[in-house]
Amino acid sequence: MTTRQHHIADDLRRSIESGGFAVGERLPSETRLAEHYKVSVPTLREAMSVLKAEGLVEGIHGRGNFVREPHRIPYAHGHKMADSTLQVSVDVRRVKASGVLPSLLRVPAQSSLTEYEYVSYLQRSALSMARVYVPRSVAKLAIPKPSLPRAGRSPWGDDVQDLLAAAGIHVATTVERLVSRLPSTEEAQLLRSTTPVLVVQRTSSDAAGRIVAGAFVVLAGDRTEVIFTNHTHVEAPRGTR
Amino acid sequence: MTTRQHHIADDLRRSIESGGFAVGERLPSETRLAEHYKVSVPTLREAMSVLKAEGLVEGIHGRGNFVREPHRIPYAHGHKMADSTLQVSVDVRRVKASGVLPSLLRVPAQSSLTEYEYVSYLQRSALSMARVYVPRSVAKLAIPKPSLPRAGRSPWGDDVQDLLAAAGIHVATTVERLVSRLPSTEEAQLLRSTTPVLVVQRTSSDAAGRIVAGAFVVLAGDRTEVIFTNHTHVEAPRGTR
DNA sequence: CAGTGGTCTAGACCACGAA
DNA sequence: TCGTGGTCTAGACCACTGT
Repeated sequence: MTTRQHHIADDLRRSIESGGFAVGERLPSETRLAEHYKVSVPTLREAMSVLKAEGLVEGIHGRGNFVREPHRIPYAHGHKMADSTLQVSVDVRRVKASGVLPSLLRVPAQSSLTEYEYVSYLQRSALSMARVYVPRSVAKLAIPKPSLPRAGRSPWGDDVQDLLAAAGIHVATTVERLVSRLPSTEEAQLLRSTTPVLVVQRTSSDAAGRIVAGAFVVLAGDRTEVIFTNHTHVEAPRGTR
Repeated sequence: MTTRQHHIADDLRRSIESGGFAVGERLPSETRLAEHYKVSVPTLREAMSVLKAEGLVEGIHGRGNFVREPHRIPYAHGHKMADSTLQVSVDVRRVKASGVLPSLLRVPAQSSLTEYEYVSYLQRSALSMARVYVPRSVAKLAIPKPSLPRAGRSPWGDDVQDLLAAAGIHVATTVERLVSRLPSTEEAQLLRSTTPVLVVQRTSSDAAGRIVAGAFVVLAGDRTEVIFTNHTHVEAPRGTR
């Protein structure tokens, strides 16, 4: 009942987790593994893509497939990042609202926005791309010159919230909507991976309910996890909750 | 620079979104589409799987590929579900902690747990599977007899939280950790889809920091979205936040 | 039964990385 | 230059659906 690709993926996963292959070690080439399991190369590649999506294996074009520690960088908007091994670049520009942006930000089409584009890198491959938008009707934020990748900055565009706060605009509510999809060609090139991506659509409102910022974040699904923390406000326990 | 599969996916997406194909309509068979685009059938299927992961297309084995309204059922733990078209089954049993459960719930291996298994169905195919665990050292919840699929119940196991509250145990903090991966064979059969799944690992603690429940939720990535709302507690605006 | 998508085969060619 | 993974071809066979 189980397919060959999953049978192979399960077998390789067991080999890796039981220590048959060390972290950082190169797996046998796909051709060799296909011979070993007596399947065709495309079938073996399907099995490999299961392990890649789990973060257990990293494929490097031209070099091989490598066993990976399945550590994932946590995406948690508004929380300070502990990880400072990420290089983050920023690019800022003025754009006109189009596509889904007018409905995301509840502004008229073609209205002026400030766009912040963050790209984070882990070694040579990108880990995330975040585009944060602030309507210029909300705040006419300054547009500094773009900065090269550097460490210690939030990869998710959290500093836009700080800029807004400095301008006297305080975010009261943030709603995040998350889906999974396959990467576009451009995303696959940047992330150096064709595993599924996590896409976060984020809208921030002030206490009056006005949308003051919106964002799209694309995360490499094999190297990131999304963390949400919810503190239930517990009053005195009553009969109904 | 763009691959054939993405070129075809982009073209089909345009056709669908511009109204060339109506919602609910069957697309031409993969063989016919492959002829039309002058590519092999496997390549066309790659393009189709991009649209399936986006929720724009639903493939039904033996019938064809159908255009879908990309509506997604929102997963939002603790919020009342508006959608009552979902049929939800529950199964309850006692299990021993093994695998990752001891570390998830911070209990010794082999300790007793109550397991609640929720499966939600939309038509014939499953949409989600949730397994909720409560250590019996926290609460010795009754084990009622399993119930057949019925509507109006939370698919994510929210009623376990109500059961705990009724037993005097109040959840103060819930942390959700979300990743994306490819489905196992069993999951693919239940969900009738091989598109990526969203996996939520959830832990709930009381005010004392004791873990009172944990859960794993598997969501069909093409038909669900995860929604998280965060209310920033805004006091009087000060210099630093 | 015929037609459909799901899985698999056995190759080909290209892009990339290291020597 | 050579070995690697990434993309693609042109089929095959099976499982599922409706008639």
